[in-house]
Amino acid sequence: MNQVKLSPISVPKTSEVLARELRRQILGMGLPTGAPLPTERDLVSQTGLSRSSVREALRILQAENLVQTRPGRFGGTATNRPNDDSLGRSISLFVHGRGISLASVLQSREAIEPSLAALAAQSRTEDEMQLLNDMTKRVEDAFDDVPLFLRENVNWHIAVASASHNELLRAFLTASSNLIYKATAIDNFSTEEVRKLVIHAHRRILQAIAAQDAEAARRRMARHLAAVTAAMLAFSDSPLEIDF
Amino acid sequence: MNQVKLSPISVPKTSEVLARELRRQILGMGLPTGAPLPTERDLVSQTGLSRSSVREALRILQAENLVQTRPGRFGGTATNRPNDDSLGRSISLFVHGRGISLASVLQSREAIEPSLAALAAQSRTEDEMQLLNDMTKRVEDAFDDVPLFLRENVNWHIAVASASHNELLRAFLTASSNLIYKATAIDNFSTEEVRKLVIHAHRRILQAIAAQDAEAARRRMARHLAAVTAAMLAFSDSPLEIDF
DNA sequence: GAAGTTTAATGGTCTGACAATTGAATTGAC
DNA sequence: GTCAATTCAATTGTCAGACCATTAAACTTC
Repeated sequence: MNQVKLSPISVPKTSEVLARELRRQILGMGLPTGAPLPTERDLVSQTGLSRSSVREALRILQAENLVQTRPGRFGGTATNRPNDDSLGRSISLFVHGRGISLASVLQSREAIEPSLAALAAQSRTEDEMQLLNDMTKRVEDAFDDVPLFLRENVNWHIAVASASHNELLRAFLTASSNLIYKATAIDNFSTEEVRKLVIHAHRRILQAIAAQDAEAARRRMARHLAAVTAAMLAFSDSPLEIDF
Repeated sequence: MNQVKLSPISVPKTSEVLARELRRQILGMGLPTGAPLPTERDLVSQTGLSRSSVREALRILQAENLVQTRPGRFGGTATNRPNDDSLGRSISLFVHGRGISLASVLQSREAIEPSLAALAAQSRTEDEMQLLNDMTKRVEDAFDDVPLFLRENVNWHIAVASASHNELLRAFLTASSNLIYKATAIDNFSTEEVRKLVIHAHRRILQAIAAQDAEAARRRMARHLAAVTAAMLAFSDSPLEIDF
């Protein structure tokens, strides 16, 4: 008699099976944001599972930012599109969980943001150019308020990234910038001289983007970041702070 | 009488409060990977919460890849460091959830990988150089087996990224490469001519990394990616496929 | 018609039980 | 003694059912 042969059988948890199935349906049939899912009790009766399992499945999807849940009548669970924050959260966990240094995050920003500036020069619209001018002015107006200056500076960089029309790179840069901001807002290295240089660099970069000169924008952004990075690292290289 | 004034009070869910507290402790006191957490029932007695709440909190941390759980005696929950896969998963969800095009992912890769090649040229060790040579050979050996060729090609790019000694950029590039691989492995655009060019480009890039010539490595990687990207886009621009 | 109240549906939490899983501890055959 | 099979205990996984908290529509009252 031949033996019955079996390959190892994995026994996935029911909640994960349900989560996967829901995820498949949500991502597969591109449901519009806010499309309602069945209520927990409906899912229970449809799947034959217990409410705990259903709830744990929903919790997984919630952690993935694929759904959002509101209590109360006419509440319930609705689909949701992952946004910059969801990715930013994950990147933040990766950085803190692995003890990645500020220097590495600064290096990452130096690696990608010049390209973003180049793409922005290529793809920017007139509206975005207007926004960039506004943002630049906001940074300059905050010259004497250092904390505000630093916040507006982050917004400026994000605005440049947005003008690139590349959502993935923008999300990555936003996350990096926020991490850097949180690490440097505490011990503010930003002397008056540094701020003057920042403003000058911003103007020059903006000129290149306005002129749609991609290579100039790339080059100037690279120089700007190199200078800022050097100033930051000279001031402090610490493991990144945590704020959970 | 003065009225009692109150600002809006948010009522966070208990499971999220517990998840946040556990996360804070896990990340805060840099626990080594595999450090055991209390058992579910211990957490119940320590916190005074119900087991459902405790379990949902653990489920959240599990979705964030901060803990891992095994059933059975001497099982339990243990800490875990986020890895390339955790970030890759999140990036994949972001890309699929937002319907980001293959073109955008290719553009992202073009934005970061030249910098990775430059960093690799700066920071590579001798061991990594040896590994890169091996990887290059593996790609060449797979010339006649297109599916294998494509897989080995991905590994080659990841190896270059690893030599950069920047974990964050490496994780991001790994995720991008995997997405591109999955999108292009189906309709294999990779003609014999394309494969020849790929091999030639790899060799040239490797020479630059071996010579620790960062700018040459950057330039050659940029040219390589531009060529490959053009070939891929000429062949098919589709929304990315899903595999959940 | 506007303000306040009721109400019903929904997610949030709790309790307690049992099933499934796992690896150590025990037992038994030789 | 040694190795294989069995037992056992601790842990997570799942289930069932109840009640609480929240919310916005529906209703009532003025």
